[in-house]
Amino acid sequence: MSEMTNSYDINEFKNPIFTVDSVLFTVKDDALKVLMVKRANEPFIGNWGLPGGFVDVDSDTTTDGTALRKLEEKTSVAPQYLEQLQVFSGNARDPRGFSVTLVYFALIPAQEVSSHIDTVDDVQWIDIKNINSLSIAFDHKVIIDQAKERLQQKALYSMVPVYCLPEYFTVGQLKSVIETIIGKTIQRKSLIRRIESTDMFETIDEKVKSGGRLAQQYKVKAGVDIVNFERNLSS
Amino acid sequence: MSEMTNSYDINEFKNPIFTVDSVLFTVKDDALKVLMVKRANEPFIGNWGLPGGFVDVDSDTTTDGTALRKLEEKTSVAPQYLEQLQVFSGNARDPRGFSVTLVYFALIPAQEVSSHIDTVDDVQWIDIKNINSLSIAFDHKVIIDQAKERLQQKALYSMVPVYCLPEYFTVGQLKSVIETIIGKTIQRKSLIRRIESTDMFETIDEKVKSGGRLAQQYKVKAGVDIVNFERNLSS
DNA sequence: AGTTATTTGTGTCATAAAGACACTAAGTTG
DNA sequence: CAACTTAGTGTCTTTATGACACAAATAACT
Repeated sequence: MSEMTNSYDINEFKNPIFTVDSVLFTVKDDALKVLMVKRANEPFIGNWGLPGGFVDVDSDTTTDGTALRKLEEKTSVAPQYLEQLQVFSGNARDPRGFSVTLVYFALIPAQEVSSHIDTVDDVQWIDIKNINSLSIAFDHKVIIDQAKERLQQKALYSMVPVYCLPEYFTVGQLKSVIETIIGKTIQRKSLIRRIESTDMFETIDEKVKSGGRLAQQYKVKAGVDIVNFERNLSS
Repeated sequence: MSEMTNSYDINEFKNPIFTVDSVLFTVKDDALKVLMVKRANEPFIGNWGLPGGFVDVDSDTTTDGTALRKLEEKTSVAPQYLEQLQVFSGNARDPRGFSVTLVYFALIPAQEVSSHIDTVDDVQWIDIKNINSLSIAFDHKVIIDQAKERLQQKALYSMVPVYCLPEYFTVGQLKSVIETIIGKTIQRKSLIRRIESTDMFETIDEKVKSGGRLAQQYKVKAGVDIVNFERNLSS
């Protein structure tokens, strides 16, 4: 059973190295991008790695707090969406010994961070398609791949992709974001049916230009949870 | 970025307490049950807790290994199915300080362990319906609830419940297991359609008694992965 | 041996949500 | 004002599941 010692002694067990990392996605210029940080220290100095770090047991109340704190250090804002992806562990993934990394999966609208990112040169949005041609630290390439698959799955049965969009958005924008995430086109009609069948969104009175007919704007209702549909989009 | 120190020093950071626990389910006597262990030590001595413990960085190669090792200590066999559920963390869930628990979610056929469990009195299958009337350690009650919900969801869009059944099983048995997991009845016909549409199972020549007409037996094909369906059962 | 109850398995129509796609609406550009 | 573009609707098709009657095979009982 867990935590079974009478008095916990930090030296009684060789503790694994425990860190929290995040895969923060956005959609920008019709491409799916991940926030990566250029490593300033060993190991893997100079390589790109995921934003993250150690838990601060004095200031963090949970590991969610750790993930948020580390992301805010790099982007200056909190992501719109944050959930646990998975733990990656092993005695071979870090040269310093057995390590455990709790990885979060997060989404944010591109324009909420772009201005801040342009001012530093060790933080960057990397196009998911270019990941394989870069030097990536640890097993972060595998981690990003897992996160991408999760995101693609979620895009088929939920509305998570809205968290890559600004407060007000149109059906066309949402359709485009979903399509760049899953790499396929979807039916506009199907998307509209879903928007209307959930109770997640409210319509905005004022419409917006889009190159043709004015488009209806939507926003996510305050305090609503993400809705899961009973079946996947497929087209 | 993660793991950023030049030379890792165990004392440089106050490390959280890290443990691995498992929620091992089975279906027995038409009820969903969880394997619980009576705690022999503080904190929560005498309460029921989930099987688990610390990583042994010398013998475990990953946290999956930790989960399996701890489960085998209690059941003497490996579960049929094992996947990560979620990390539970915080500075309030363990009286000894900030703690992180990686929880696995596992399935096993009841008869594979029952004989072993009957010989000890600190390990027991607890009916999920009785959890609330027992003294449960830490936040394990919440954890079990999350695991139950995940299992119920998975039962709607995958065949995971087969891992609660012996090698050879019938449609009737699988239907019954699914129904006790999700707490609703399902259509036999829908289940058969799913069994036949995936390539997960093979039929066994010899049929088996069941109180009426002899029933076709199935088994999971060797080396196949779990299949996910595009939509949920609902009825 | 025959009747009844029980469980297994099939046939088939209804339902619900998505796909396909034409068509209309309302803007912009030249 | 014609041509183009994007937004939104109407509606028929497709697909997997739900519902449920019915047939098949076996046990139990008289």
